[in-house]
Amino acid sequence: MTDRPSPAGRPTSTGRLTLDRAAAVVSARGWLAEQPDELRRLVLGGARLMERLPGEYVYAMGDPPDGLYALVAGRMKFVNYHINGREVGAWITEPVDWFGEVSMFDGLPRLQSVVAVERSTVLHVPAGAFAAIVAAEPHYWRNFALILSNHLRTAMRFLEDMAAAASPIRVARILLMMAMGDKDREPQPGVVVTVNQEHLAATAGLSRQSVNKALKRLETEAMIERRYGAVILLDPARLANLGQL
Amino acid sequence: MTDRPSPAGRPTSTGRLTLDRAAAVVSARGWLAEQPDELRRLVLGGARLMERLPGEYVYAMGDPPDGLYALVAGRMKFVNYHINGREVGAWITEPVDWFGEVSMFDGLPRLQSVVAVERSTVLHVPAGAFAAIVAAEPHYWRNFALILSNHLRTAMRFLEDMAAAASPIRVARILLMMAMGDKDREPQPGVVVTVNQEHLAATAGLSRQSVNKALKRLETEAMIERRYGAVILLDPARLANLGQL
DNA sequence: GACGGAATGTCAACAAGTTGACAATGACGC
DNA sequence: GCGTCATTGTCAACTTGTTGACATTCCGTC
Repeated sequence: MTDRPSPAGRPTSTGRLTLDRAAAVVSARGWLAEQPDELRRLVLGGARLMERLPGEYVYAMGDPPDGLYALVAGRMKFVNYHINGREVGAWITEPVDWFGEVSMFDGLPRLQSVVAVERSTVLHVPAGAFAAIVAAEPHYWRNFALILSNHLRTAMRFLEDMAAAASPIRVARILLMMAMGDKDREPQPGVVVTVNQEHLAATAGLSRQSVNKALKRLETEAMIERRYGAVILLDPARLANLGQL
Repeated sequence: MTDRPSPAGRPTSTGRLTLDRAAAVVSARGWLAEQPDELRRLVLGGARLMERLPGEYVYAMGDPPDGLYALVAGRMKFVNYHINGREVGAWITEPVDWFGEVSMFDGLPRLQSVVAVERSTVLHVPAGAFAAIVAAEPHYWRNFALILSNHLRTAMRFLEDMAAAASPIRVARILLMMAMGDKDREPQPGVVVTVNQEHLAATAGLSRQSVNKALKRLETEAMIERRYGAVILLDPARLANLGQL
């Protein structure tokens, strides 16, 4: 989640993106920005654009693998499961996030669903284009695997936080992880995390009311500020140190 | 965890394994068993054996990447964090499990510690040997990435289960995942999962007492049998359906 | 077959999160 | 500016898990 200064919840883009514009975005940030020029050219050469309105799916759990994706604009939600109608493990990302890579390696069906939260633009590298790239230059498997290892590291950090912390700490960790995205460094004070309390609750495995109470406590200690549909991180350093004994 | 009929807690092997014997084990089961002969030959050619006594580390969080490992005999525990002295996210595996692959892709420090629970034998593919293999045959990056994607899928399934289920369900899911290992199919009735309640508690993010109560409930419903240092899964099918509404 | 340490069983007081309900507030379209 | 819907704030009763303490059982060893 980036440091948009705008009021929370407003869509980032009003018009459509062109493929050129999208290519510029994914070349500037995220995984592809750090890849060799040659690979960037190959990936973008095979890519095409997709639009998704709120609630529309990119793919659903159980679908066969059909390629690799990058979120260019908007926000996406990854949903693992529904337990008695309640979303579990819902994770929200913002641009530029690459996803859908697991199935490209093992060829197995999608293990989660990806659905747009707001109007979003997605770059799609079809399975055929992907296969052509790694067939021609097998060492690019390694570059693609970097997406995998980043996601695994994120998942493990998340696991640590979920397993044993009290509710304000859980909420604080999730806010931080959402603010960091795939970057490693601590976010700037004042970062706006665009997520409502219900989504936070689903991610943290808590009730909405508990999330509310936790946020209130974090606010009284001047670590965050609550907004409608968003949270502002005032003191990321202190948030990060919360559970350190 | 496999279906050893022996009483719980007894070490699998008494004497030392030879490299040949270990090579046979990892060629028969787990990731390497499904790789091409050529890759199997390369991996085993660069490998060496290590012994670890209970409590000894294979590597620790923060260590630089030094290669790829396979658990050949014994049991290992993966530990993510300690929160006020309590182990969190502890995960126990049995042979044949390959691990330590994440750092081989991104070159970053280890993000968890691996420690022996009982006397164990580990196969080590040093970073140099690994690098030589993928330098000579870059398409093998893909084969190694399969270890990654398997671990990511396991982590995500685990995440789902941890986020929102009541204690007996959490315990049931963890028992099932431990029983399945990296296999996909449901375990046979009667499988012995060798894990004590304290480890289960750390894995589930619950207290030992709560795990005890959960196990008692599962036992009264004839889904499991409690043993000293182990749990027997009597009805895996019913265990798996517990939280399905 | 007795001993000692590890693992398990059990309990009561306590802490924390959930549920269901309802009021208050913010955002956005008309 | 008004109305409507989504989101947030708040509460009391309830359920669940934790903590700390202690007794019991099991296993391997001497």
